[in-house]
Amino acid sequence: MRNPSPGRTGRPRSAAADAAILAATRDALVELGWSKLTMGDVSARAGVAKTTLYRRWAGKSELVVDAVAELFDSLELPDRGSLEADIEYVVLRFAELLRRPEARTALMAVVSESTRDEALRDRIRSAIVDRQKRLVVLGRERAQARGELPYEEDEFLASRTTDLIFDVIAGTVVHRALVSSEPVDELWVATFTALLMHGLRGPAAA
Amino acid sequence: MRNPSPGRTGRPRSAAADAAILAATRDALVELGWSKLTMGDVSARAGVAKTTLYRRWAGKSELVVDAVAELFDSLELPDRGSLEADIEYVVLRFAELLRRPEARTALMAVVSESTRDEALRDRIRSAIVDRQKRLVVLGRERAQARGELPYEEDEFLASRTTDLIFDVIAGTVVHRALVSSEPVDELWVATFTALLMHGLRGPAAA
DNA sequence: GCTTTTACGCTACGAGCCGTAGCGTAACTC
DNA sequence: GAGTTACGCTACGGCTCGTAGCGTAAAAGC
Repeated sequence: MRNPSPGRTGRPRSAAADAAILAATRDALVELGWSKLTMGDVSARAGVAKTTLYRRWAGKSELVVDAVAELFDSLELPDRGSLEADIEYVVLRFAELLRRPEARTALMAVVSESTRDEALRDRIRSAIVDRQKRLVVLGRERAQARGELPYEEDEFLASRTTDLIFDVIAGTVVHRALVSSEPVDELWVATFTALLMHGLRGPAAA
Repeated sequence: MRNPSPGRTGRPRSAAADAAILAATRDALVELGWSKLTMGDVSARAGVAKTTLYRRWAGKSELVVDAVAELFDSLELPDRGSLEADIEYVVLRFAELLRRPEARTALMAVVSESTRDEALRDRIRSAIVDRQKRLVVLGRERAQARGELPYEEDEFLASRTTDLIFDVIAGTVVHRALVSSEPVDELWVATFTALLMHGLRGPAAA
């Protein structure tokens, strides 16, 4: 989805077409999965010419990243009163998202494609990863305000910690749900959260 | 890779062909990546007819799972003297494996395919996941013998804990390496291991 | 109004891969 | 030897790819 500079002449791109294409992409992911999804199929579902898709997206990967990114944007982190509750909440929400077939099949596929495509890697980072990292930052700030976690002076160290927490939470949940294919239920979440809480507070105690 | 019952009549399958095909598959993954790898290309590289591939593997996914599983089997866990050192060692080794292009591109791709294919899920589980879980079991037993971790009476709880540790380690490292695409260097590993150590010993301290 | 510019829909195309069928030959068991 | 299974090879219809070409639609500037 390239953004043609908005102060331009000529016929503008149809925003309705964008929405229809992304929705059609998600529908196709649900019905066909990543590997059987084709550009032609999506264009037909969206009621749009195939050439229009190629005018906006370089290929399947880019299209799917944008279609799935909209799903992940729905994640929120209301204040549940404690760090523990906040973590449990976001893990359950994330797992819920990963139960949706379009998210399951697409997420790993685009990550796989991105291993050989730096532009795609950047797109995933800006469209999905970095946007979700905000949840970790928010949860951490709240916990620090509550006195549950220590403030970290060094900004560099703080950002490293944020990245670590993000990778631990997102990575563990994805692995549990998609690789081990075991349920992310409340019991598991409680155990995982307990481990994480001890891990985060451990250094403070030392 | 179907195993025709070994006490059978007729011409046996060529073991050399198997090895050549799996090696050719890994070569093709390095050069082409998952999405551009084709069965025809692999058969040509292996010096084998395309039909032979289809006689042994149902498709690309199954073939690649077997080809990559051999890579993961190379992971070992020598006794480094402490739980901490054992964890750091295996994490670094695992990350090293994930730096290989054939592993990077294939692992996520087959997981993605497996979200719509239960047979493939089982194949991944038995060929890769379950086999690597042995490392966690081994490391845990050693740590318990050293007195670093408590023995868990309940067998059911013990297996839950094993699964959790496995998901945390494998998931976090994969996420760091492939999604965040940040280096898994010694500094990061030390920080991650510290978090994990506190997480594992936390409940014991309580 | 008119021109310019860009987006859109449609058709058609060569190229590549898919997965299978058919057939003759090779290798092993009894 | 006979029976059985694996292999190599060729050929095929069917699908998807990504692009080119062309006429039309919708905006901005005059």
